[in-house]
Amino acid sequence: MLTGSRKEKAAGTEAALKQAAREVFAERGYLNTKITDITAAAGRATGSFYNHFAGKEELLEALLTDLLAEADTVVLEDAEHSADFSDRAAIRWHVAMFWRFYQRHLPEMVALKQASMVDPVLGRRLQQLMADDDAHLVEHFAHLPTDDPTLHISAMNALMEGFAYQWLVVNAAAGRTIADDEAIELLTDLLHHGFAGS
Amino acid sequence: MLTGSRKEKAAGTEAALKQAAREVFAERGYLNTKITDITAAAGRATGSFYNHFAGKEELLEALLTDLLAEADTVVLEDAEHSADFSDRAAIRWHVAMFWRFYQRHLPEMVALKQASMVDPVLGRRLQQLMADDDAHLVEHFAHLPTDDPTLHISAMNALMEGFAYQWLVVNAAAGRTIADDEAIELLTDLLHHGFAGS
DNA sequence: TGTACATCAGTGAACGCGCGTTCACTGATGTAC
DNA sequence: TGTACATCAGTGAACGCGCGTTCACTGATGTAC
Repeated sequence: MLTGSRKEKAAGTEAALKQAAREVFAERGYLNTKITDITAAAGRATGSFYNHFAGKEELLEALLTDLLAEADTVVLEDAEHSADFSDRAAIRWHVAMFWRFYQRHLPEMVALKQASMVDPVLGRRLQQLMADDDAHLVEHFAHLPTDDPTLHISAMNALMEGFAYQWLVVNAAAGRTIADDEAIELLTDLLHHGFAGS
Repeated sequence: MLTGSRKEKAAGTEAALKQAAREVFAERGYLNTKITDITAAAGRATGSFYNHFAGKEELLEALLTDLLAEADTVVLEDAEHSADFSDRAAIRWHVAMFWRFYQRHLPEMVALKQASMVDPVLGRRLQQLMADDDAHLVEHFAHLPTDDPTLHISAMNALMEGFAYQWLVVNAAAGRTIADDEAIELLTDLLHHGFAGS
């Protein structure tokens, strides 16, 4: 081929580094991961890393970009859901979406959580991204007796994220698992009745 | 005085280091804190630190010990509360206890969270401590229609901890605050109705 | 009570390890003519 | 098509910074007699 062979090689290495990073992030966490851990897992030399990323954080940003792109497409193609949170099915749909997304992107979720605890700048950027998402949720509370939906959204996020982290990361690492349906049903019940009665 | 002057001086320095650590942990987090940050905040020389602690983690363990001691006394002296979680007041009491404890020990809470994300050994120890606490909560669910209280306890912890972290740490750092009563009422309502309807 | 010595808390400069980052080099791919 | 040169992805040893940790020293407190 005329052009592409070199670019393809570079793209392949970059993809390998990202995939290796996901694996090693999942294994020992973002903060405990050294550059050489990533390159070793990717089967490349140390110096190769810097042909593609300025540092570990820039690689994380690249993973975040991929994440957001996927999140957008997922939400769009699966958008036929009720927007009324007094409807149990509407809540369940959101919970299930979150749960499966968290599962699918466990390495990124853990990495972003760790990174944002240490880097205030990244932390604020993520907060901003979440705030945009939350804005879409406000209308879901139109049929519910609440004066400030943002507080409920904040509680909903805290519950889902904390529960997912506890079971998919902490407990899973100790061999304690939970069935997906059980988790989704529990969270749905809690939020459905909790919101309705407030 | 005969003896004590030297011991008192040492005890004073140790206390100063612990207090300085709390301040600087709250300010920039546990993982971002260097030993010299702590000694500088305490107004001592660098080397003095190692007269009292083998390292940053051992200092954190000392703070944890203090924390657990206080937690025990608080629970004991304030123990006249209903153990029935179908009673709204019983839930509110637990939520309020947690909320205020988290506020009072913000530096330790943040430090322990950060440290346990990076150090699996400490993480498991904390899980064990929490499990002991959770055992006391199981009986609270006797009057509620639930087959597995531990799941509900896990969800309750995820919600309270996540919500407290979001508002008392993340949002507070950005100048967004929440009134204590508002937080406690919201969490109580959510759990009260959420548990009752499950 | 006084003197000589021992012990200890505190000091801060210096050391050294770990790891992020660089850079001269290699071999392969692309380009010019 | 062939040759000479340019460009680029990849390599890994070496460099150097940051920070945890040490250690010889000081001055003060405790002990022995």
